[in-house]
Amino acid sequence: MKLDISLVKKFALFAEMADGDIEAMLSHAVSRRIAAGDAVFEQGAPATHFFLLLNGRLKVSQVTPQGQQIIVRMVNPGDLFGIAKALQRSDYPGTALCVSEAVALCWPMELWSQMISQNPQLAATALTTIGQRLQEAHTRIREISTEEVERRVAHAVLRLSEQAGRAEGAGVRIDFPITRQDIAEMTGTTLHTVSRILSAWEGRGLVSGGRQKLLVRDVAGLKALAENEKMG
Amino acid sequence: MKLDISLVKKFALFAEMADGDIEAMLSHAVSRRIAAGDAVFEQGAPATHFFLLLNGRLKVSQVTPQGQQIIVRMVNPGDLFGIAKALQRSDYPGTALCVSEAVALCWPMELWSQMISQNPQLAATALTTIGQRLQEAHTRIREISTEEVERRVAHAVLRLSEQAGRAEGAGVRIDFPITRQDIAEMTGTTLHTVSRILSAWEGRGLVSGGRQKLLVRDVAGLKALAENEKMG
DNA sequence: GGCTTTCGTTGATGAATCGCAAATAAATCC
DNA sequence: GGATTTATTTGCGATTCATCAACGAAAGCC
Repeated sequence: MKLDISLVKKFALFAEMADGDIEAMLSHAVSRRIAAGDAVFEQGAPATHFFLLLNGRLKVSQVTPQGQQIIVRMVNPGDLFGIAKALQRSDYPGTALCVSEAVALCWPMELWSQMISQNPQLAATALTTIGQRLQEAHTRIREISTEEVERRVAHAVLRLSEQAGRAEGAGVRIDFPITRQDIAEMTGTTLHTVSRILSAWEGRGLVSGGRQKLLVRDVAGLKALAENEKMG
Repeated sequence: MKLDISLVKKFALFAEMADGDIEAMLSHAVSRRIAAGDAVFEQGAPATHFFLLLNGRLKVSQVTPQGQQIIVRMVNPGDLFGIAKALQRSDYPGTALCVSEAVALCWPMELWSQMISQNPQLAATALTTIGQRLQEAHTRIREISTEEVERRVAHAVLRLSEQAGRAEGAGVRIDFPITRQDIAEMTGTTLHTVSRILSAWEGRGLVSGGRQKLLVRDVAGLKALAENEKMG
């Protein structure tokens, strides 16, 4: 793929950057196509590159020493990922798996420090990126610690519909294949419980499901369920 | 208190910094003494300052819309805190409460951007600080999602003993007043459950308790409990 | 020193949700 | 198109843990 400034300027990282700086960054980048199901990098592997997702979706997961898996986050177009250096790590802390056909820009990790110091905008973006992830992580901790499963699932589904939703009829379709197991790993529960909850919601007309599919039919209803202490 | 380079150089933030830069930073700083029980800042208040803890301990907590409280983290000497600007926030996301007599350096938040851009070492420290917090947050998410309560409490207590432990006899004393409720808010459970768990541990000689006191008597035993899938 | 407040312990009960098992259904592979 | 794999649904029993309740003990306050 040809790397073109006009093509990438819509992404937050580049939006505020001077054209010269963008060109400098792009000149070191390689674009890479990733097929659904492929891993961009694996947990524990030496961190050789950092990335910017141009389109498609990835999920970043970790496996615990006991072999259980959790989904750390979804990566959406425009997101930096694999920036292990910013966390002062030499290996990737998680595995990045492509869930829908993606294209990413790749830079060798050696360039990270250099680019950071030469490019204040990149440094600022990296800092805010990580800052936002930290806040999301705290939100998640708060939810897992204090809310019961149904509300956690509601929050997770709403978040998905905001970050990766496409309008469909009166509702919002989650724009990539997602399993009950995925949702379970995002909310700290089991696929069985997620399945039961979604079934119940489907009965109430809040969502409609399908294999690896999810359509939120009643966003307001789900929000009420997520926010309100107890529904009447 | 007189601000002196030799006094602060032991802290990670200043360790790698040139003397001139340290002086420049200190020249804008005010040191502040905080009594146990006082709040340095409160959740939702406009973020007017950022801080470096010189000594003492703080706990940062958040209250949920439903009024439940969680402890986001403990602040130890040498830690930056209240750096809302780095998270692109104009208010403090949590409340910082002093648990043992503390001294902190304070800078007006307006200086943040300026100091960051003039001082690459501060930028780097801020980035790694937040990066480490992010990793801790992910660890916590993993634990709450996949582990049962007793092991989460074990991990939390071990972490406390590492970060704020003082050798005492064969064991490690947590060096500040801590309640069962605090531990519950760090692990996403209730004070009742924590109390039961600590009582059981005390019976097995792993810890010994007391009002707002905690002594880990058998670090290795606790570690085994925290790590192993199931004990024999 | 007595009173009040905060903190801790422990038992009993029940609800949330996990784990297991078995059946169904959709997609994929030759 | 049948066989296989991967997802999903659902019932039921087991278990963990929160909740309610009551009491005991330590620390702070006049």
